Amino acid sequence: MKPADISLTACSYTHVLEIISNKWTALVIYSLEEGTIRYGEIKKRIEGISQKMLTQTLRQLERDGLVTRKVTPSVPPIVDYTLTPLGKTLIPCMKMLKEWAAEHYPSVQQARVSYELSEENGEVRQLES
Amino acid sequence: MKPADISLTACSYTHVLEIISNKWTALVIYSLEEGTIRYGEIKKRIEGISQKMLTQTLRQLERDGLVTRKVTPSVPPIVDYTLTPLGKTLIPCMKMLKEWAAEHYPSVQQARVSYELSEENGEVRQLES
DNA sequence: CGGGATCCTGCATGATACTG
DNA sequence: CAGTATCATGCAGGATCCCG
Repeated sequence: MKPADISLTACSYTHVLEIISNKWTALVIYSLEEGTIRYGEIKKRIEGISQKMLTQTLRQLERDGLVTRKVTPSVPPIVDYTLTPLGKTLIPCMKMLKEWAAEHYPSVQQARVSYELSEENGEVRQLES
Repeated sequence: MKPADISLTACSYTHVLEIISNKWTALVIYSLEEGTIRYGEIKKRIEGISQKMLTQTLRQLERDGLVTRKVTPSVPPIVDYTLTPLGKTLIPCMKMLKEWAAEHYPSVQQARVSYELSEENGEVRQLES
């Protein structure tokens, strides 16, 4: 019985989601978990990502201090990306999300199927006195 | 040195984010943490949410088996929402995200400020041999 | 009170072409 | 190789009005 007090901009949940809830961010971090890799390597690892989205995602992560970008000015150029110490603190969180999904996502899928089924039928039947 | 193997649709990270990464979902779950409350109560608690978005978010959560909707057909009607056991399994995850934000989000904000500052100046200076 | 139905808008994402 | 630039688009999200 609290007062009205959950603010979008103030809530911590929102702050994390603001960082990792983009379509590709989580996958990019995932690809960097094991250490430093090159731009092209990331792109090869993540199925279906475009250059634009990969670059954009990496820039955001760099800007947020979660990833380090190292340019070796050769021809052709080499660009390596690494998780910063701050970035690495996200790993346990991601692992937890991963475990939750592994454990409970099947239930969610099942619930969705049931939901659609009950929609096709009469659906609203509770307490039809 | 793995092969190309991170798929958006197959990755567990994505599955959780698919559920909680909407603008309001996390806040709605948060408002339900303490137990059953009514539609109007949720709306009062979450600053700035519209009826449409609240209803839509609750429907998704219901469809995913995370929330129970109980209608008491009186005039005016009473509708209560409760986290299901499955929904409650999300709480520890959310708490972890919350803690991460509390601990590390200030660093992210700081990184953003630094990033903008270095943009205003010369920015690309690394190894300008 | 607790919605449903509609219309509108911006931003996230994507496809394509070019470059140092 | 590792991008930048431009253009196109679809859907999340918001505003508004109506209803049992």
